[in-house]
Amino acid sequence: MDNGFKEAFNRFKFLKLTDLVALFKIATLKSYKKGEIIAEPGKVFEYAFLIRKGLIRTYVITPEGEEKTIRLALEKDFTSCGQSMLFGKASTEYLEAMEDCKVIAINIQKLNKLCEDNIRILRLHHEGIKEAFGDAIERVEFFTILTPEQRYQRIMDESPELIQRVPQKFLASYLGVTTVSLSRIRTRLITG
Amino acid sequence: MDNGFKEAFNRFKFLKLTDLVALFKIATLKSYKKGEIIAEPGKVFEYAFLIRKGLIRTYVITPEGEEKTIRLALEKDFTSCGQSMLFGKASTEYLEAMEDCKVIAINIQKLNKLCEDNIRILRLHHEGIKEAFGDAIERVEFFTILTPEQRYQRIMDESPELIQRVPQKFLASYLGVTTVSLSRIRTRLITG
DNA sequence: TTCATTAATTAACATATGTTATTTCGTGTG
DNA sequence: CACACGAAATAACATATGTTAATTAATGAA
Repeated sequence: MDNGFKEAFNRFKFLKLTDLVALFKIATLKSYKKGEIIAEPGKVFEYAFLIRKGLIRTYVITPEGEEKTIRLALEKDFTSCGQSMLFGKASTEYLEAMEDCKVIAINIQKLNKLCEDNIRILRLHHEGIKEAFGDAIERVEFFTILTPEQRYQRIMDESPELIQRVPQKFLASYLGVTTVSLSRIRTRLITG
Repeated sequence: MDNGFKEAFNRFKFLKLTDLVALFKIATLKSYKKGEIIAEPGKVFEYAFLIRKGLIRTYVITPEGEEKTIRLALEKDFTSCGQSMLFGKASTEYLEAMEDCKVIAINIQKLNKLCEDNIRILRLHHEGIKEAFGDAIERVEFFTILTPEQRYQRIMDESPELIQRVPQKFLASYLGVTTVSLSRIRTRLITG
């Protein structure tokens, strides 16, 4: 058992060795090439990912045919399709590897099964959901409180990596603006 | 034991009678008058609310001194301060009763204590968090995908109650616009 | 290296929103 | 019932964004 599997769960101190073994049995290491589509709407997505390397974009396509980036997840983040992860329903979102990726993929159905009679694994699941939920709340405030320009500045301050690693095309809708507007925001911030 | 306490947890079929008793012991019924401030930034908020009657608004005050409505929760919804609920930290948000309210208030610290060795109560907690998380994901998509006008239409279609019960002053920032802009959106939708 | 393709920038114009101020409306209180 | 207060609507203007199109820059494949 390794490949960084153990380190990935190190911070959950309450897990016993037997729990790690149980988790190991329902987990697989998966790799995706840059550009690969990992999940798509209409299908139940079976996995929760813990990203070991790379960057995964969640997006939807609107009725008007526009791609909108909903989430961006990188190393150490959990990610999945919301509806599948939470309620076992068909996804409404796409997942796409923005870089070559390596992830620990945990089968959600099997995880839920384990959670039925293993309170520590349920607690692990619970902690993971709480972290992702916290991010979602912050993101709601991000949209409610900040202007597009302030949003870009916040990303520059708090997740500068994203600006390096994510093409502006995708960052734009992540900030809730068009690519043209993002480009203008950038020149405005540079020139003063 | 009553006052709608039991009905409130009816839908969680996996709970035993002893669990309901344990929950009852850490829960209190609270009432708030319209306009009352229930929680504020800087203080750890101790409760998770299950709303039995009324409407609770979550808001923040920006550095510019503007009030921004982050969430609106009504009957059957869970609500609390995100940071306190999830991580036991000081709140960053205000909670305010928009109407006279009756809630079941569960002490978070005691709930977490119960969750340590009662897997069914942890599961209840887990389900509650998942529901709220699902709402947060939808709300992120709401902002990412829709224009302000489309957002108002979505509220009209999916939560018309909110339009009846929440003054436009508060709805505006909930939609991410000013009161003036919301007023214009309304006349635009009425006249065509 | 060259070429083709996509991404990003810039430009020009239309439009929605923000801002400030004024007016109208509605509510609740005395 | 009248009045005062806050909410909502309206107006006028400034500004940021959206849209479409053209240009430049960057990227990847042959």
